[in-house]
Amino acid sequence: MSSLPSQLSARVETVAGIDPELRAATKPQFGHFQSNVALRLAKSEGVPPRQVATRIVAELDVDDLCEPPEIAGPGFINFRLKSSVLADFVTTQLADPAHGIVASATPQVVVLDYSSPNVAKQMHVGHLRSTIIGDCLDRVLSAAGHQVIPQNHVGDWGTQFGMLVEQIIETETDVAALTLASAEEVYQQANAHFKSDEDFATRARQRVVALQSGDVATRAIWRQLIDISLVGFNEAYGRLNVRLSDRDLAGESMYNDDLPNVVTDLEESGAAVMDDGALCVFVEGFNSPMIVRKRDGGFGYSATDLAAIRHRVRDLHADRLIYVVGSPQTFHFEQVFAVARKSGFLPDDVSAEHVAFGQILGADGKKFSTREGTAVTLSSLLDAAEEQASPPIAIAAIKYADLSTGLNKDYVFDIDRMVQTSGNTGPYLQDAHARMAQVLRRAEAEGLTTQTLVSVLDEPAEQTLALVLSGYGEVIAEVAMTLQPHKLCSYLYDLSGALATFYEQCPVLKAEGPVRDSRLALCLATKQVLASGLTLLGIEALERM
RNA sequence: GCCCCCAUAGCUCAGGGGAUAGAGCAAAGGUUUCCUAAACCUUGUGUCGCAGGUUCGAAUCCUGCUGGGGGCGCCA
Repeated sequence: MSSLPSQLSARVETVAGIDPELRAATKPQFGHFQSNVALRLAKSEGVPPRQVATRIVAELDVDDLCEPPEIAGPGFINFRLKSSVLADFVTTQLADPAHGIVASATPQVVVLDYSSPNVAKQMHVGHLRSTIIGDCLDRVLSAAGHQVIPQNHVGDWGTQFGMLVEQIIETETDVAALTLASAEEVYQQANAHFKSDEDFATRARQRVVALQSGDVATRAIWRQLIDISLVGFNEAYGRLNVRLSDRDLAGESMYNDDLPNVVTDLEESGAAVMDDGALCVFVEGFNSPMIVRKRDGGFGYSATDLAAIRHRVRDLHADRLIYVVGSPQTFHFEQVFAVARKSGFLPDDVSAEHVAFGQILGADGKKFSTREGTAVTLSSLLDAAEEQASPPIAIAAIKYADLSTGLNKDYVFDIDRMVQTSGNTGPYLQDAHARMAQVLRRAEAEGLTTQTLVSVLDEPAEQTLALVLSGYGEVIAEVAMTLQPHKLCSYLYDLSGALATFYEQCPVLKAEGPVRDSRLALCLATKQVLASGLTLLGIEALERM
């Protein structure tokens, strides 16, 4: 079912000739939707805006959808939907298993790269954002009808494993007995050892070569480090109610054997050249080259990312590549995408987007650092939150605090703010849902049958609630396109606000006859949309608080 | 040196050409014989960083500044 504003918009466009840029009305007295189309046409037509508006309104045929449009201010056209139209729409929405979400007419294969923690390091607050945002996008894109292939690009390869394995061997550490937390301690020791002891550093570098060449003993320790790390990661995913699992793993090491092939492709196409001993790709517009292979023969992470793109396009048949990675990597991804285009790994009909998010900063406004031990681990954050509320509510608080803000800004990590339960928060939305559940439980206890028909919308609060409900499908489509979860948060908060007013002004169970039935149906529709939206945010919709 | 992001109420943030710039928090007051008070209602708050420009119209677009953060060939 196409949305009400899009139906209306199409009607206006046939008369006006241009997109009316229909917007939600900024004030209740301006109706439900407003258009500035007359203002924009006035100049080219050489006629005063209000006169243009008058002509458009006269020619417009929207009687079946709206009350007679009104011309206001300098020449705005204001539209108010008929309450019967809204009622019918919400009735249809109530019966729709998708609650008004419209599956995309052009479903895509979306490869979604997110979370990507590093092996032998605990997840810290910095990984929270990628994991939560990625999980939300996974859910939203799937709901919008796309086939999402999550890729957890875990950091399981690279030079740090040389010193890590070397440290384990030299200290005769029992790897099997390590947990993710204790493995991280070994990592920190190895890092310090690497800096302070030149001989150790040399042995660590040799160990990298051993790892890459497939030395059995080295690989065995490396593999064990991965396994204990995965236990820790999965525990965190479980607590966060994130859908990632082992089948989504696509770590850096997966591309290792493919790197020489990528290099061959790059060399044969002439994209890559040797410069100062390193294999580089120079791309116009970038003041530094992308290093594919380092002077010492090792591959940089750009090579891995190129191999990943090639794999995702060629083998996974992606139409859209999405990377949920922090904004410090912006330059890197611009360059990788440019190189991938240039070298043919990334065809023009496959889009590639970096969903860049701001960093989480410490209370001092500075970046957290794992090395200096100032990072708050993800598990300690969850522990702290769960001291203040039960797990589903604590998780809701944390996720919503993160998702409800625009992606591009850094934010200061403030646990007290994150676990707030009043105002524009996750728990508030859960509460709104639980209150609807309560009303419906009471209705059932009183022997009232489930209502499926929204028939009466006489009260302004009823109309407003129905209007907001009817906009759900559009919001989901917008988030699927723009990849901005905070718009879904804003929507659900608006919906809860409309619900609060309705709940205050319109008795449900104390009403009678068709009014009560209609309000019960409205409650059920609201509950369903809240539940759907919360689920897409990765937040549990609770029946009781 | 070059590039990117950010600057809106006391605080945290929405709004990204269109009507009188909005929320939450904090502050003050009120609401419970009434469908859950993790709720609801009321009250006050602005040099939209600064200066030009484009436009009928700029918080929004352009240019230049200022301030903060990030990035820029061998860490990933």
